[in-house]
Amino acid sequence: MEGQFMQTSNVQSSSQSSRFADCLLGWFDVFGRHDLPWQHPKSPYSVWVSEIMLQQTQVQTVISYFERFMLAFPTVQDLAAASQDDVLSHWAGLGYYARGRNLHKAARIIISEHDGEFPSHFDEIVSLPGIGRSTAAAILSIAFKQKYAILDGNVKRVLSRYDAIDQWPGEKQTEAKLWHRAEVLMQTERADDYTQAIMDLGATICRRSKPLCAECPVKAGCQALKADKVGAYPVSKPKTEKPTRQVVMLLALDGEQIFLQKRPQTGIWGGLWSLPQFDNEAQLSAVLPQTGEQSVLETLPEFKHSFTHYHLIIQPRMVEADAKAWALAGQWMNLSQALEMGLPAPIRKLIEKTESKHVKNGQLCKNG
DNA sequence: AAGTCGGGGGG
DNA sequence: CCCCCAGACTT
Repeated sequence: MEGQFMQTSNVQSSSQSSRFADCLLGWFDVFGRHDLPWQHPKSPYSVWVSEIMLQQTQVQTVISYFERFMLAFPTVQDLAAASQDDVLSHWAGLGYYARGRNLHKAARIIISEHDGEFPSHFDEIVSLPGIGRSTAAAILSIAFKQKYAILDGNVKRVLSRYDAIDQWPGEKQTEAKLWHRAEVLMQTERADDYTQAIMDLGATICRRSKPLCAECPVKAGCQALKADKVGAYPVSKPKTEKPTRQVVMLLALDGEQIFLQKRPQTGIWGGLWSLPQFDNEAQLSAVLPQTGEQSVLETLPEFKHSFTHYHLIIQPRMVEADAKAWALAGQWMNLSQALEMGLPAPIRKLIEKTESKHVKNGQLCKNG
C-alpha cells in the first residue's frame, strides 16, 4: 500500500526522465520535421553525409548541397571511386572543407576495411575521420536505431535550460555533465526519433533567441523557465579578461602651441598624430630639459580608453616648454591647427579639455 | 584548453 | 559589429 504513495528518488528520477522523452516524442510526431531530404531513405550512408554537412551548418543551407551531392555520389562506392577534386567541387561554398576531405577519406576506408558496408559499432564509426562522439551517436541512433545520445549545439542549449546549468558548456566539467544528462534523459526505444526530436526542439522551439516556451513539450520540467531566466542559458563564454596597459602622455605647451608626434604605422592609432607617449614617468623625465625649474610638470587626472583587445590607462603630464629649445623629434603646431590633424578621439578630447582649462589668453595656468 | 576551419543568419 | 550554428581536429 505504501508503495503506491511513496517513490524512491531513483524511481522518481527515472519517471521524470521517461516523461521528458515521452513528451518530446509526442510533440515530435505532430510538430517535428519529417520531410527533410535525408529522411527519405534513412540509410547509414545518407545519414552520414547529412550529419557531416550539418556540422556547424544550418539545415536551410545544407538541403541543396545534400541533394546535389547524393545525385553525384549515390552510394559510398561512388564516393570512394571519385577523385578528391570531384568531391570537393560539390562541397564548394559549404565551408569547413576538411569535412569534405574526411568524408572522401572515410569512404575509401569503408571500402577497404569494412567491405563497403557502413560499420555499425560505435568504436568503428567514431574512428572514421571526421566523426566524433556526437556524430557517431547520431548515425547509430538514426540509421541503426541504437540508443546513443548526441550532444550538439541544440542539445546543449536545450539541456542547459532544462537543468538551468550555471556554467559555460565549453568547460570540460560542464560538458561531461551535459553528456550525462543527454544519456539519462534518452529513455526510449525510439532512438532514431528521439535524436531527431531533440534537435528539432532546439531548432524550432528552444531557439537561441526568442524561444517559444509556451509551445514547449517539456516546459513543465524546465528549471530555467521556472526561474523565468530562460534567456540566461546557456551561459555564454566568459569574455577573456583584457589586459590593461599604462602609458604616460606628454602635453608640452608653449603659449598657443602644442607638441605632437606621428605614431608608427603599425599598432594602435597607426600613422595618426598624437601626444608623445612613454612607458613610465622616468622615461618622460629622461627626455625633458634637465636644466633648472623652467619646465613645470603638472599631473592631470588619468583616464582609461578601451580597445577590442586591451584597456589603456593614460596618465597625462603637462609641461610648459620652450619650443625653441626643444630636442624631441616631432612637430610644434598651434592648438587649433593640432585639432585639425585627425587625432585619436580620446587624445583630441584631452587636448580640448586641457585648452579650455589651462590656457588663458595664450598663457598657461595651472588651475583653470 | 585554445586555435583553426568558413560561410551564413540574426540581433 | 558580435555571436552562434546537427563539431572535429591539431597544437
